Amino acid sequence: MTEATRRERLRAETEREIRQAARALLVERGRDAVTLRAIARELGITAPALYRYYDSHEALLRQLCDDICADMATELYASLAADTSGQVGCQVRAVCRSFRRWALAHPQEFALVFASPRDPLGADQFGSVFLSLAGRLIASNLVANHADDEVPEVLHEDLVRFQQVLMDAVSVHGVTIENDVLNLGKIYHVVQSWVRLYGHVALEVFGRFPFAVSNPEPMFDSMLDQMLTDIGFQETPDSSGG
Amino acid sequence: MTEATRRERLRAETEREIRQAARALLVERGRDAVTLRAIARELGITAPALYRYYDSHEALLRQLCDDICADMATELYASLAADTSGQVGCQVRAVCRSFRRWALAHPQEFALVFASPRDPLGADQFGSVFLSLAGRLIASNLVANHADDEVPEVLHEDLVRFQQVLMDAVSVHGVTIENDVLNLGKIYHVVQSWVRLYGHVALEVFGRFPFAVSNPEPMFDSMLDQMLTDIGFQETPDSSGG
DNA sequence: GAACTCTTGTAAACACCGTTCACTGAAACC
DNA sequence: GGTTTCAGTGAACGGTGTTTACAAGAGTTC
Repeated sequence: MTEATRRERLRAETEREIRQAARALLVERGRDAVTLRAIARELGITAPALYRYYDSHEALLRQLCDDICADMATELYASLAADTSGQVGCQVRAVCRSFRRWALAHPQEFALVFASPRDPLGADQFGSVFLSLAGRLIASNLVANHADDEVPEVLHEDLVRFQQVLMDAVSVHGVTIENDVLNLGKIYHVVQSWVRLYGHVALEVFGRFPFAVSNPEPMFDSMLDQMLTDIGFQETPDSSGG
Repeated sequence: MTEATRRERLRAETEREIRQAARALLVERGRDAVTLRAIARELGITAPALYRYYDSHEALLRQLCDDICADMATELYASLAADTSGQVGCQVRAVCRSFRRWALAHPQEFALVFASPRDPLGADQFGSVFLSLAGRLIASNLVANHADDEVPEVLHEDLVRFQQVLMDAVSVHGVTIENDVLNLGKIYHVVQSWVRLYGHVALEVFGRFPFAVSNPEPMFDSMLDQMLTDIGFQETPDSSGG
């Protein structure tokens, strides 16, 4: 079973500790505190030893981003699994609320992953839960049919590309969608929903609303309701008839 | 006229050069390059001399934020002044487009000011142009009357506070608004517009759309149209009948 | 104009940072 | 047992923010 040699086991363990220490430093003392020397100090080794595991400080930060994305995805999936209603609308609400809660609880991680002018993000981890959920939402046929010609033609090319991304994301979970169900109008509304979800969460995390918000949660819920309404979602939010 | 003594003039000049050097470093080489020693090197002085002007590196960064906000506000006001249509709808579009253009042209500045988990921003500079424009938009009576009871009651307290902020922002420009014109429904929609504007711009600057967008500009314009429609704006976008 | 204070700069030092390099010693392999 | 592989060390280099003691010019007072 344990094909791993002693040395390999130790190496894996050390790498785990490095990631853990880096994460703790980010959470507790901010991005600038994630320092090779601080990590090494935490492990009781010297800084150059870390170069046996990562090419550079930057590479380590990239790994940290991936870890954060993976953890966030796990949390979002958990909140999805915890929803027993079977109603897509409830699932969408659950995941969006979970995203907001995660971002507020992990502002440093959120800033690093979602608000850095860096490389376009190893999105493999990040998007999958959103994408598959968005795909399922659309496939559920509970979304109103938005005519394609509502969407400006210049956007078609990009939206078709996103359509493919969505279909790939869903097909990973064994579901296939007919092309005509996933029309451009719906896809456009999914993008607009992401704009609003991200916008609200980022503004709240960074405190950039134009006034002091004492009750952000109901404001978020209200935005969520409006979002689902605008997307043409036809499920009754509170009834259990499904 | 020049009450300033020679020493005061020199000091002011040096401070100007410090800010200028800091700004150039941020733009050309990123946040982490804005270093006391690098700034000093640029001015041909030594790093400790900067402590005669700023208490710390962090204080200098704060000043930098303020400068950025002021410059951005200048640019937004310029684009507002450049609009000769006299139509509020065109002005809103002009300012929103200007905000997007500025953010894309100054990603480092945008990240520093709008996407840092820091203190709540010396918003004096930042918001004023948005706020006064939002106030005027509402006061123009071109926005549909949204009934107050559309807005969940838990939000009323916060929105009333924002109402006051808006009225203050507009009154600085010598305009006063009757209380009933600036109703909570409208105010709520202004907040939602900021969510969408900020969301789109930040996603574009940080490259966090869930797919590669080759044509972001028409997507932004489309979002802007939708935003103005949702806010109940009743001015025809292209006619000049006013 | 001399004596004085205030201000703006300096150089040296401290502790920290990322990174490189020559090295050691133990694990793994043949 | 001899050899190779490799995680770790210590010293070093140039960079950072910050503090300290000190110099020298600007402005002020007599």
